[in-house]
Amino acid sequence: MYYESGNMNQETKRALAADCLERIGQEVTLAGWVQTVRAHGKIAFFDLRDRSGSIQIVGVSEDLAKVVTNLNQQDVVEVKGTVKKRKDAFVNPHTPFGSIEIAAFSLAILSKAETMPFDMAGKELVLELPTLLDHRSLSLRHPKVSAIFSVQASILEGFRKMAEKFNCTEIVVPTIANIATEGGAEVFPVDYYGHKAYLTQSPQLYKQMMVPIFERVWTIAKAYRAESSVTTRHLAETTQLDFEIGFINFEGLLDMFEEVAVGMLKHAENASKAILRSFNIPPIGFEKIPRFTLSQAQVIIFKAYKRDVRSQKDLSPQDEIDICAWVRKEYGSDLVTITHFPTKKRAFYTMPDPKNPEFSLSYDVLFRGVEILSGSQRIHEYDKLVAAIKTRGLDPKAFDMYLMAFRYGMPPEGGFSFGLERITMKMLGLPNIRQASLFPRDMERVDERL
RNA sequence: GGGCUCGUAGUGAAGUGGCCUAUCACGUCUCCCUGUCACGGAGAAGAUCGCCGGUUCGAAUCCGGUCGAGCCCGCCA
Repeated sequence: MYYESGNMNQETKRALAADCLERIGQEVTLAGWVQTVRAHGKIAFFDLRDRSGSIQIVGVSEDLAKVVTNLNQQDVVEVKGTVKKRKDAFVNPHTPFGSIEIAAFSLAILSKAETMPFDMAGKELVLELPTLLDHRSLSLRHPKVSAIFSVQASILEGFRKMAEKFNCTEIVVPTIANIATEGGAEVFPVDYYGHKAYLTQSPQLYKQMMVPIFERVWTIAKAYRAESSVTTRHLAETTQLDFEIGFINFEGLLDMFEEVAVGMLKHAENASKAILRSFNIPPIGFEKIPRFTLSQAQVIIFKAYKRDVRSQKDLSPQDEIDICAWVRKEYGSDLVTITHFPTKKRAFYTMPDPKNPEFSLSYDVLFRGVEILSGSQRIHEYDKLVAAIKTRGLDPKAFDMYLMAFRYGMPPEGGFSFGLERITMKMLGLPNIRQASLFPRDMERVDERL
């Protein structure tokens, strides 16, 4: 009864809620979780949730109605019954399988659930963030919560499709390294067999080393930042979607990542239409993505919002919100590319602009007010790279294996990296990035409050 | 690291010196209900108002401390 394929006959095969639309009049065996019970004495209904959705089960005999009435939310049950088309007056147009229901003739409890610590029945799961996260294994059972991760899966799928389109090879990189830092960020130290090691801040150095081997690589990697930072858009552990491309220049990179971003988001949006509608999210604006240098963006903010940020070395959170709102209004795009950040503000491997080395061939993509991608043309010449490392007060000896790749023939190259949780958050209009991570790690949380 | 705000039944909220013996909704329990779909109806249980101390005739409410939480700024390959 637990097999959905193979040589079993129809009666013993488990059907999913979504299968039933095409099996009207047939007997089926369903299995899943009790979502809500609506009992009326001699007739009782409940919604059964499986991975395809929820479907109404009706128990009409007095015995069955009694069994249904006594079900708890989240009990795991197996139902045998007949798929019935509902009479017109009983159709529920607000749910995907609302035109049918299962008239049960037997019901078995496979696993009993204790009383839930909160109410699962509503259309929304109304919980404070700490409650939501402290009960993650339960709160995720709510369709509105699990939907977030369906969308996340579709983003990942879209990203992989674009990696395939650009002929990139997937690589897997370590998250423990001997290099303490590649930029200004705080790192997590690890006691590594008595030696000091660190959790990586990005797959950056490893993916660059792979360019002379595969030319084009991609990876989905965990990145760790130990910043003393508590905001709605920062996590201590994030998921990065990375490309690194050989034989490419700055303009080529700009074209490529914009195509990847649009392709990925379009795929995710198409795959998640119903969910985005239930979150009241308007379609993503995909007009041609405008490109501005940091300085240009700062002038726009000054002119449009009367805030003078022209001497700043980066965009503040408010700047990001403002420039995105302006671009949306003027260009109809939810995405905007910002280039040429100060060289000093970027990691050592970022190539300075030959025309003005104070600024770099770097870029961020902002999506609905938040940075979701960052990248750059890299320094591919060994001597310049060593000099850049020294300028940052770092020791080239610690980068020996990395530098080796550059000493023995590194083509011009560059790459970029998306933040998965941030994309998820902005696609769904979530107020806090923690909602976009299954098990978020932040300053106070490793599954439970510390 | 700095600032602002908030801790009240299992959950989410109201109450901000006396009307509080603390209100509401959902959930839970008992009973009724053959068409509900966030079902409905009748009833019940469940809170020493985060903790410690103070002010006051009187504190959920004001003050101090403490613990916890949320948000903003800074920091942030």
